[in-house]
Amino acid sequence: MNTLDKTYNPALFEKEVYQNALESFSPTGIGRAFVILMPPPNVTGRLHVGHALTYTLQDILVRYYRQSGFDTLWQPGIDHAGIATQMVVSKKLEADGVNVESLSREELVKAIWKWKEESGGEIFEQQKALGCSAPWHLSRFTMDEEFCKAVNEVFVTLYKGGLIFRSKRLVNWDTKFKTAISDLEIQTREEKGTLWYIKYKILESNEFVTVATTRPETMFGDMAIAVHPEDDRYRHIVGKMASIPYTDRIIPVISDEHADMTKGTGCVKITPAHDYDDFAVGKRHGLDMITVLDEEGHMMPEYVPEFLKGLYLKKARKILVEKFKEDDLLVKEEEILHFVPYGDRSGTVIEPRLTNQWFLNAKELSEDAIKVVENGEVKFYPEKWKNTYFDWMKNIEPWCISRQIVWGHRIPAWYGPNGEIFVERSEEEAIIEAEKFGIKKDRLRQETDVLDTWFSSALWPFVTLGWPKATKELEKYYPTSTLVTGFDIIFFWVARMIMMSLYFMKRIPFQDIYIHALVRDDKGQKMSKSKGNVIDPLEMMNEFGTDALRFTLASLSTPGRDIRLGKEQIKINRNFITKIWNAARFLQSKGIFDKGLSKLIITSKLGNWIVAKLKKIQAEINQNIRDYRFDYAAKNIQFFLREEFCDFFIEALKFQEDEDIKNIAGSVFAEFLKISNPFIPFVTDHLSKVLDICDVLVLRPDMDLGLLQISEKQEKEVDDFVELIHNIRSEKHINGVDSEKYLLLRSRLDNWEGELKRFIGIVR
RNA sequence: GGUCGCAUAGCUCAGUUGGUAGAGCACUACGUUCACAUCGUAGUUGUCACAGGUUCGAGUCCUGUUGCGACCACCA
Repeated sequence: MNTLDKTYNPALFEKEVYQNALESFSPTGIGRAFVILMPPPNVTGRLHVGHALTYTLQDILVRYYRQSGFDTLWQPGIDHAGIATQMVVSKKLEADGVNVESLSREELVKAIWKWKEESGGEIFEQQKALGCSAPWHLSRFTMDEEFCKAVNEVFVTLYKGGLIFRSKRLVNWDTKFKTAISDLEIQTREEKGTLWYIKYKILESNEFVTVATTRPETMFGDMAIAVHPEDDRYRHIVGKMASIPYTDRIIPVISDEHADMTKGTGCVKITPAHDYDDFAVGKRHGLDMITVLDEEGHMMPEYVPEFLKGLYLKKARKILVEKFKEDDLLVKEEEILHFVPYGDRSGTVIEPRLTNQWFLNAKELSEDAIKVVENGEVKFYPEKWKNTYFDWMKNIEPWCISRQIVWGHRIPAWYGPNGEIFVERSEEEAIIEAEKFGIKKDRLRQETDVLDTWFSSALWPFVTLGWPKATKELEKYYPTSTLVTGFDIIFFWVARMIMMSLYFMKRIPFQDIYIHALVRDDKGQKMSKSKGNVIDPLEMMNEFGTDALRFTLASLSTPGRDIRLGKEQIKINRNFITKIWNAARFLQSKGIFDKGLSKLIITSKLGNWIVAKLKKIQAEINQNIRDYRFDYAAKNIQFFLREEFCDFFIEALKFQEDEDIKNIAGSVFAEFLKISNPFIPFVTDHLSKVLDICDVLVLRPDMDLGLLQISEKQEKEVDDFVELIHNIRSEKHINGVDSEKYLLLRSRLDNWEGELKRFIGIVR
């Protein structure tokens, strides 16, 4: 046993504590399982405060259950993060002077792998610094070989089961990354825009029909003008033809309920290839579709007048509007507020675009996924999130799972020369299938699209455990116990894991879903680089110690409420940890740990009291952790140590230094270290090692004290004594030592017999 | 437009089945007594957003209003 340093300096021991504990993070294979899937961070990720929160809460659960004798698996890993990673690496390559556009697919993929091997997964080290007690040797990467095989297996199974299909549809098109993205990857922002009222000439008449649009450049893809069937203003032109300005194309005026008499002029242009509603109208009326924007958002030549060809859509829009003005085709311009979709990664306006894509029929998968939440097999904490889940699930649309990028799982589909499609687990199998149709292997071309990153993430609960092989890990650790994550990925990830898991495993992937808060700054603002209000968890860990950050995050985790995190709060909690440190120093200075702790015997009211309080707080903390009330549990820890252990018990101890009470002090403190270890693992582990008192990682918290008999009567006596002392102090403060009441209260101390009376000194 | 949430001390927030409003920070006073001034002791601070209703009793349950936030939603 070494003497504790006078000051608490976490930097001196955190690394060592973590290294020494590493081995204990592996599942033991013995006992009931407790399993958490660590939400895999992006391979490009760097620890931000949101990560710090989610990993802290998970680590608390994992450490708690491990300590309680469960066979604990916290499954770590990282995600290949398709678009994000391709973007990061491409930028880096460009910065190094490489022309990414000129690289072949194979070259770019190779470059990204190289980057991944050299600099990917930096976040692992940061997770370790945070104290995450995960078995890192079991880490999975969504693009590792076995994972890729599993993804193919899933894709092929779903395709052959009729749940995946290829179709030419309108999708959300990102003109910056030149790929389709899913509905979820869009952020709509409200902004100012202009509504232009444009005249179309009606043929064989002198009339014009005016339509309003915010996107005039798409007019060259117009296939009709629609008016409401009951709109008397326009009844007479239904069935006539209108001409699209600057082109020789003419389009019919049709009658359709989609046209809203109260909006715009009541006439609406129908552009099926560039608008979701118009697409539906087009289908109803058997209209053709004409695409006028290319993959980068430039005007395509075929149907567009000469003066706009090849222009980027925004420029084309500007020139076109000028032209309208010149030619008196613009009736009016109106400033409006409207919602515009942006790509959440690219930040560019998303255009609906008609392309061939792969879709997953999520509707069919959603039915069971809804059921398991309805019947309580899968529970949300806080419960309100299940409404969010149902809302989305019950209105789910086909999921566009193909992406036109190179970094990801390439879709295992091969095309024959006449558009035949072979979806197989491998190229070899595709060749065999193709040959049955007389197609030679050199005529086969593999699909170039890759899968949406979330497609593979959705498989995380079972593929990490070895699926499709029937492994003993799957047997033991599936389904997992609790999923801890933020509300922002309920749709992206949680819902899809439930759907995929139910389909492939026939069982739920996890029982509980704990949805934690969003971390904001101390003024309630969302943290963002541009606002400069970002709190870097690594900096906080350096400045105040990792335990202080963890304890702060846990104690602020009130369910259903966002967290406002300021440096000040972390400092306050650092002070609390310093308090623990100093309590340890005091006990050590009393020689309490010198000969090790011996079996507990309660021989005094004071000893009975502190053990009773410890047992109570322990039971509360257990319950609170099981209820995911990390905030309560943190407050329990703080209350016990400060109010009960330090402020009364230790003070009283100073007046009753017999061996029994000293032994109780040591044992109670040791238990306290165990109980609080999941929250503040570094300082508790370090203290237990230096003082050589217990193994906080292994021993179950209640092992020593569980059987001790407590006298409630004696506990109450001490409670009364504590209260009396409080009253005496208060009276002394208000009315002074000469007041009658003070003297009266003071005289009551005489009623206390024996040992308690000896604490009289603490009244002073 | 739809859905969900939030409003309690100067600030940040607890308040689990209705039963005399709590904590931390801040502030005030005192205190360096054998762990700790990164501390201790004591103290001050409330129309529980507003208006109704249910009840013996409402911060808590119900209805409505206001303010704020989040998510979802066909860009005429």
